[in-house]
Amino acid sequence: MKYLPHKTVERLSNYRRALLNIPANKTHIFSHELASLIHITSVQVRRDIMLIGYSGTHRKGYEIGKLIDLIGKIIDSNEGENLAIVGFGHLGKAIIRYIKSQRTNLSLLAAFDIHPDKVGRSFYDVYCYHIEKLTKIVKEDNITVGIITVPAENAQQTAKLMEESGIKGILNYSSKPVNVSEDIFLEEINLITSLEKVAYFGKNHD
Amino acid sequence: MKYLPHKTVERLSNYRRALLNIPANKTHIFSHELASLIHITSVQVRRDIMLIGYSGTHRKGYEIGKLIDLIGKIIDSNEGENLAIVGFGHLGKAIIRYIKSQRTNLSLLAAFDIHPDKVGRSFYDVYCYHIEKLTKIVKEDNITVGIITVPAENAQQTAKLMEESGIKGILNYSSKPVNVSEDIFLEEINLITSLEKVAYFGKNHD
DNA sequence: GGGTGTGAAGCCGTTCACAGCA
DNA sequence: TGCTGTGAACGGCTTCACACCC
Repeated sequence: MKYLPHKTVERLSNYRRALLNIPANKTHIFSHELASLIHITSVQVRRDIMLIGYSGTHRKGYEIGKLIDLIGKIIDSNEGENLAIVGFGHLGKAIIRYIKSQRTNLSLLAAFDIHPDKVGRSFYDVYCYHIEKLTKIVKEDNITVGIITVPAENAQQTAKLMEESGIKGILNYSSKPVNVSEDIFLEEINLITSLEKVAYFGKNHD
Repeated sequence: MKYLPHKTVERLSNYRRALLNIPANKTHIFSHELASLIHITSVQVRRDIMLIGYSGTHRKGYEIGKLIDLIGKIIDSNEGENLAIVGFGHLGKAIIRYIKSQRTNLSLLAAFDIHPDKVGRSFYDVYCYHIEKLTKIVKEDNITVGIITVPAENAQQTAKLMEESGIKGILNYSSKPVNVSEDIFLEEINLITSLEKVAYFGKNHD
């Protein structure tokens, strides 16, 4: 299948999370209902659903269970993807809890850190290994996505290590951008950027 | 001044962070240099700088200090903005450390939580008050931006409280979208969304 | 009437291509 | 020559407008 637009993929993720929170006794949902759950328009919902090749039934809307399954197949492959996180500090733990407390097909299999007081501990059943074990575990467990939450000064070497281990996608939460091969999908996220954006648009917001 | 495009504002934030990391003995920077620091094109840098009405000098590029100051004036107002964070857990602390360890004109003045074992503690000089003090402190300290890092089930009431306190912009990191008045600039961020996006685009990435 | 599905139009942001300048 | 500044073209995403269906 051809790649879907970036924005559509993001919304599909949001749709699924919203759908998973709907009580089981409700089986169908209208595009405008789903839209209002995540603050967008119903046309946009219908477009996205059209793009993934699903059809709703007239008068009843979309079948919630089917939609959840289909989105899962698209964004996590059929079998899900395996993740690893490097950096077992506050941000790392926040992300671990975030992942572990929401249903998703993604499996967070391991955490890594370099500090002796973190290595060997667990958080939400995720065990923290020494960083030198990364390559071995990534290969053995078929981990395809890596999350970086280490301090800025260690970000580049962490990314390099992930790249050498064969990871396919990297999410960098450290405060410094990293360079990796073109073959890897890289997403840079900086918490300050969103904050400054809100500060800017909050001023004199119409 | 007219609002700048969303994407430009995000990049301005990134430019400034990159510029602040440049050694003081380097006074000028070319558009292609700045571009490569954050993985974008030089044309885009020049466009953005054009939009904020700054001009570089030929053959020498842009004056780093001036550019930093100008970006600061635009995204944080002249005097900066004051922030508060609600939720003193791992994510809250991660954000506090993030803000406190990077130069920005934003001042994080207070944290809030409802749990007795968190109230009264400090982290990076940010004191955690009981949530019931929020309205009073927001008004007294002229806090304009609020960050939500509470569990999903408390997100909506937190947003409502912020709205009633007169906050202008809200950044919601809880895993559930909130509803607020149209007058408030709201940014919803879900860590799972970025992760699923990387999982999707990491697969078969060209 | 109240929903879905979708071609076409519109909008926004990026990139091209090149003028202008030191 | 090597950079900045920018009109114009392009491309991707969103919205309009409406056909269709129960």
